Amino acid sequence: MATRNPRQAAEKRRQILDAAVVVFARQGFHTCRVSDIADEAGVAYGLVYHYFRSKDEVLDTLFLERWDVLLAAIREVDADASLAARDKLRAIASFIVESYRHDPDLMKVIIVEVTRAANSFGRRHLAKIREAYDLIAEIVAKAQASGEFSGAVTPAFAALAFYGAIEQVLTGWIFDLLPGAPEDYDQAKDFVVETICGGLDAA
Amino acid sequence: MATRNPRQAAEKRRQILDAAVVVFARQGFHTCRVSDIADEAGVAYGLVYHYFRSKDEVLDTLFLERWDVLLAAIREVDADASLAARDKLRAIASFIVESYRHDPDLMKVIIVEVTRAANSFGRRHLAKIREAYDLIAEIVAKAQASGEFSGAVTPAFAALAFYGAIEQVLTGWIFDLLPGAPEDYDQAKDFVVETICGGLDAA
Amino acid sequence: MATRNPRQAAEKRRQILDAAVVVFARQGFHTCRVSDIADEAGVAYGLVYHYFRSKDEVLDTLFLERWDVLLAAIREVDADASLAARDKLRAIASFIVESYRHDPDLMKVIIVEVTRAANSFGRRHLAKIREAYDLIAEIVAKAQASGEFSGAVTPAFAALAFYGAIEQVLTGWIFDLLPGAPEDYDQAKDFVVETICGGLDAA
Amino acid sequence: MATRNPRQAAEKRRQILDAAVVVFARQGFHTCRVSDIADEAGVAYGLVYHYFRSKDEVLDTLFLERWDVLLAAIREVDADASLAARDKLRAIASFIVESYRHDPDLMKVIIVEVTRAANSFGRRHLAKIREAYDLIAEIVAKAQASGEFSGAVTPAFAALAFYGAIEQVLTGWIFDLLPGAPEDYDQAKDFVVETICGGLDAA
DNA sequence: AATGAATGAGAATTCATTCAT
DNA sequence: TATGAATGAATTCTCATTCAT
Repeated sequence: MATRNPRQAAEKRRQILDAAVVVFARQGFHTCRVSDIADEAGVAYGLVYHYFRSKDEVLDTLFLERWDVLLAAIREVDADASLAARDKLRAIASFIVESYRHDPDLMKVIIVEVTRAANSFGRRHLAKIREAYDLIAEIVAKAQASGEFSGAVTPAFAALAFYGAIEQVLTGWIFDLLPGAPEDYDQAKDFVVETICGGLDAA
Repeated sequence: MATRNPRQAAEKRRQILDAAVVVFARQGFHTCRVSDIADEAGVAYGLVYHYFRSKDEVLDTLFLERWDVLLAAIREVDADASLAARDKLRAIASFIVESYRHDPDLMKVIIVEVTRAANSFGRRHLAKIREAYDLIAEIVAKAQASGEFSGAVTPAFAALAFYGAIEQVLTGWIFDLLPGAPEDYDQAKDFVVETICGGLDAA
Repeated sequence: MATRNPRQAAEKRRQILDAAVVVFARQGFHTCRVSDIADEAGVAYGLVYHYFRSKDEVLDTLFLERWDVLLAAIREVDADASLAARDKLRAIASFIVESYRHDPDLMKVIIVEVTRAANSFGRRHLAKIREAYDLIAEIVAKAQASGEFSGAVTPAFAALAFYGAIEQVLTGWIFDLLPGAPEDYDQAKDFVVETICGGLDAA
Repeated sequence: MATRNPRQAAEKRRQILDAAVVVFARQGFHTCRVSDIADEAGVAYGLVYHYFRSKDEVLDTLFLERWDVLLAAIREVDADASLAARDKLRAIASFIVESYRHDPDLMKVIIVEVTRAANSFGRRHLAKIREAYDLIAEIVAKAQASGEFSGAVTPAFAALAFYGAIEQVLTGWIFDLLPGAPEDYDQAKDFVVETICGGLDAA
């Protein structure tokens, strides 16, 4: 009967992706069934397989969509020659925190089900995740070369520490280990940079 | 022959736990079958269920055994009044890194299958994991009170950043994102403390 | 080919129920596997779980379907004001015996696996089974009030004795303790009523 | 250490049987584990296998012990030439009811787990159970020959109806379908005979 | 594009029984 | 006699995926 134009089809696909975010965030990837996603999206579950090859591919899609945005953001920050390294790191931290503030479910899914899921999706997307570390390491490396950062630690190490600190803070919010009021989000951006760049030591 | 006195019975239990470490590290918790553990341990299938209520309980046991050792170590470090906060954090970093050096499979299992597995075992053991964060936060809080650390970030935040940085580094080793040669282990201890306490900024 | 419209889908469900009757009657509920039912029905294993939540639910469904028919029949008999109590009991005995004659496997399953299975399904369906006793007791009570039956025994007791006698006779047929030729079925209806209403005593 | 004389050994065996009655009555045969019996008896569960070949044999033993007593009682009643058939049936009903009054758990186990368990133990002990029916049928047959009972129903049928009525009443007590106060026990004896011999019809 | 009936592989768990001590 | 560690067979149920309509 009702034939759909390409645009409407794309909307259905998006509906499914959006529903998946809700369901994955609420129940976890492994605990939910494909039919839970379909129910949330208000479609028959066969339709999920019309748009995606598998349940995995739904999560892969969510991750890649968002991670590519993150990588682009990092690249853009890095390309801005006017910024000091410290400001670049702050901009990255800010982007990640704002991503969480804007769509906590999506970030929860990406962190919990992918980047921290070392044995499943985390492993599959290792190369992609590593791209982010490498971009950050590059920022550190250049700052060490210019003398802005000390050379006490390797760039790769610094990048892991920086990203690990942010991810842990987001995990803290996700699991209520850390207060997550609106003002805490802004504070967190400063805290990450303060800790990683300035250090805990008294001046 | 299979002997069956109490002392040797306890050894069988240990055998199963040790085999589980090997199997979980190699195949992952969800990917392995209980029979894989039994085979690796060289015991019958059912014996796993004689000593443990479920496959989950095997991992729970491994985690709790080791995590309690970690908590004890942190408490002991904290109790040493002769140490500066920075040295306390270094001692903790050192303990974790040495744990990994001594038994990488066990630490891999604990990190990959528990502390980073936010949706399954990580959630179940959240309170236990949090104990570690709280102990570290306490060290930071006291150092801020004494003026050793600046008060720029909250202790809870600092604890998460510190732990997150270490865990990320270990994850880097586990997945070959970071060189894991013997000398890198010792260097890592310094790097973590240098980054978190000293900061990346040039002096 | 396997067709999949709603009407034929309902047929598959029926196929599974019918196959379950055959398999439960032949092997017993606990001794058969779900795959035996699927094989007998000529459907895939999982389809049983598409239509029923569990193996138990298959038997529950068979029992409830049939028992509700029995209850309706008893109610209908009781509602017929033209019948004497003795004729009502005869009609009930007749209905049960005809049920057995018409589908001995189904009645075998219901009696052996449910109404006599006091510790499992019998217990679960106690309330439903009791409804039948209560309806019969009601018939007896009214007959006692009208003077058709003596008041020597309580209605509840009489109902149990009546039902117990019939069930025991069916059990006798099921296990070849009693001759079960076609003519025996009709005779049994008279015998039950004769025994319970007329008594064994010589007139 | 402590060696046991034959008498003490027999006591352990009895302890296990008594414990089995308690456990089977409480949990049901299939739902309990051998270790539950051992726990109740206060012995290691290996000891159950010292005295009995299997879990089944424990129940078989309980049933056969008690059923042989019942058969002996029926035979003794039948042998008493001074009793009318009606009194013989009353004596049998009385014996069964008193058995229940004296040890309700044991009778519950025998009825629920054996005589009504048509697909398992009931089938295995069919011949033994049938002996009781046959003895009762013999009493009826002789009473019909002597003119005490009418010949309207076959002895085999009458025996099933009589036994079925009693068993159903006991089942009613076991599952609280029928009031089971002390006075009800004595009344039940009369009721069974009144129903089966006298009939429900008003005189 | 959309539906949902049909498929079937896969794994944890239970527990009666054995047997070394 | 007595113990309880050790064995391993056996079966339910889940759910991602396919595909006829």
